[in-house]
Amino acid sequence: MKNTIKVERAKQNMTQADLAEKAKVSRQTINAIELGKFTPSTILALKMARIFNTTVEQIFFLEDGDE
Amino acid sequence: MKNTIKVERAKQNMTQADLAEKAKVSRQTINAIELGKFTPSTILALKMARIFNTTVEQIFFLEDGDE
DNA sequence: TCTTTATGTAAAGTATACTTTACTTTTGAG
DNA sequence: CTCAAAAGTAAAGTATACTTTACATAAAGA
Repeated sequence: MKNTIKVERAKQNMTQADLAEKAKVSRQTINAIELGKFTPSTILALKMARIFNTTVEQIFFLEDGDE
Repeated sequence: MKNTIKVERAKQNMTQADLAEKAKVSRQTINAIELGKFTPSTILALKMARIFNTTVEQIFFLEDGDE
């Protein structure tokens, strides 16, 4: 799965730490998700979408390899 | 988190087993998610949205308790 | 250069998503 | 009522999301 978290953060001028705080997860969790190291829960995806004033589908994209 | 999976399945006249097969997870996984026993991954949420021709936000809803 | 801020990374531990097998209960058609 | 399909449940195991602590690196400004 791909994501546009970095871009959305840039739009809002927000650091990984800022986003982590707003979403109530650790900064490392945001970093890992942003780098595609793992897939967030749907709760976290929904929270990010809400924080960025957008939708889950505009942040996260299925790829061919996604089982 | 709440969800409307049962309703979406009904619209498409689809059993839990049907949905499980399309999403490539077990039937028990669908059952547990539908009953709110756990939160799916974002990949699974995106797949369900795609299967139901709708969006993640129309299937899954954050609640007050959601950390 | 020195310092600060943001990002990346790593390892160990905990919580939880998901699987498999198998059984029970509910529901609806006939 | 009966039978079959659908849904619910449970337990044990595996995979992975997420935390905490800690350190490394890069960029930018004083």
